[in-house]
Amino acid sequence: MSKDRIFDAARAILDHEGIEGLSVRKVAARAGVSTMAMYRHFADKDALLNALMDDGLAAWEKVVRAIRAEDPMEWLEAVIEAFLKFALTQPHRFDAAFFLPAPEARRYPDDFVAGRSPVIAMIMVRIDQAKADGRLGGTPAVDVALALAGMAQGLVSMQRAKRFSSDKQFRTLFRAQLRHCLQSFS
Amino acid sequence: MSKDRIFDAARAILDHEGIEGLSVRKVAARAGVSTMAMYRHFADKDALLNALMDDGLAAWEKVVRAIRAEDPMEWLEAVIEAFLKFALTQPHRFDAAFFLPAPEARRYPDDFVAGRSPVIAMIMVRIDQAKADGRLGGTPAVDVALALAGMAQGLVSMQRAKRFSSDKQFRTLFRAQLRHCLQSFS
DNA sequence: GCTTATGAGCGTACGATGTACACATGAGCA
DNA sequence: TGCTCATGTGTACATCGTACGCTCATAAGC
Repeated sequence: MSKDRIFDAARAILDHEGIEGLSVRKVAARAGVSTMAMYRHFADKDALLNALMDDGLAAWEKVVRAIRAEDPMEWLEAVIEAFLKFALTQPHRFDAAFFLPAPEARRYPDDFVAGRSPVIAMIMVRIDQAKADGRLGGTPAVDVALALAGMAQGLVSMQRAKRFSSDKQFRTLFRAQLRHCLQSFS
Repeated sequence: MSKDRIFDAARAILDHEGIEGLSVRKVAARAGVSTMAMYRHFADKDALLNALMDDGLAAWEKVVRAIRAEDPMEWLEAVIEAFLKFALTQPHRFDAAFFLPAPEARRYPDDFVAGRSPVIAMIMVRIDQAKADGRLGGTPAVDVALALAGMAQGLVSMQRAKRFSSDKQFRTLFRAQLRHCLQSFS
């Protein structure tokens, strides 16, 4: 379908030029279609961006599902490492997934748990496993998950705002901070 | 000077309409000056935004300097509370200060310490005081400061991306997480 | 005093952007 | 044959950042 062609073009442009560089005209040209054709399939540019956000989150979920570590703590550390890799190797798709404003429909209605993404659910399962093994303390899994997600997002956000001088420095600090954050709950 | 008039107009528009709503034309109109007059005083729009970032950071520094708590741990908690208040009551100025990309000149050259903002320096002094009192463990002050800053920035970034359903929920989670983060170093 | 250089401001114009609107085309069905 | 509906097009408009060249007042150098 032509909707797919338009979306694929958008994703290609996102990957190469980032959210800033993505214009409706460029997407249409790349899809070999008129500028206004996009509006037949997406309400407006924001709707297209939301689709890219979904796509980015799906890609992230796939990455997490591919992690094979048995031990829950090892699994959690692998997720941290995967998040770092995702942010550094696919920065634009990462931006779309984690920094774009979420549409009303996918806000968290009551608290951080409800309506949460599958990835957070998986993380909470592993946290509970680790707690059952006595490797993590009594803090509710939600709070641990939020701490990890918050710290990770914060450091990446700082890196995006050019608050570090190099990727190498960022990588080192990210690993150290996340590791400490996780261990602070044990 | 007319540079000040232009800058004041920019700050007023930032406060009312946010970074998205700030256009050169609007600024000029508000300053009662032609559109191109801005370019006599700022190289381009980014230079104006950088000036707004400086202004926001200066405002934040002033807030922190006004904190009067004697006890270092109380002082640190007051900073956390002030950060939350700043983010919620002056969201656009906060955006300019903490989410705008920093120009090359003010990146952190070697590590997170060097070239750091006065506020981080003040925070590190208090952390060291708390360590001297035996209220915080042996983790270097830089790492503690980065943890606090990272967690705070991450949670605010999530709230900006509409990841929470209400300010109230955000406020509660923010306080709990930051408090835990600080205590995890003691 | 006269000339000239400098700095501030202005008006116009260009290309890019998001998108409203009216229209064309063609497939499925009555 | 005529109707509806989904899909796509082309034109047009407002808004954006900003390049370019002009005016004009003030200050410096002779």
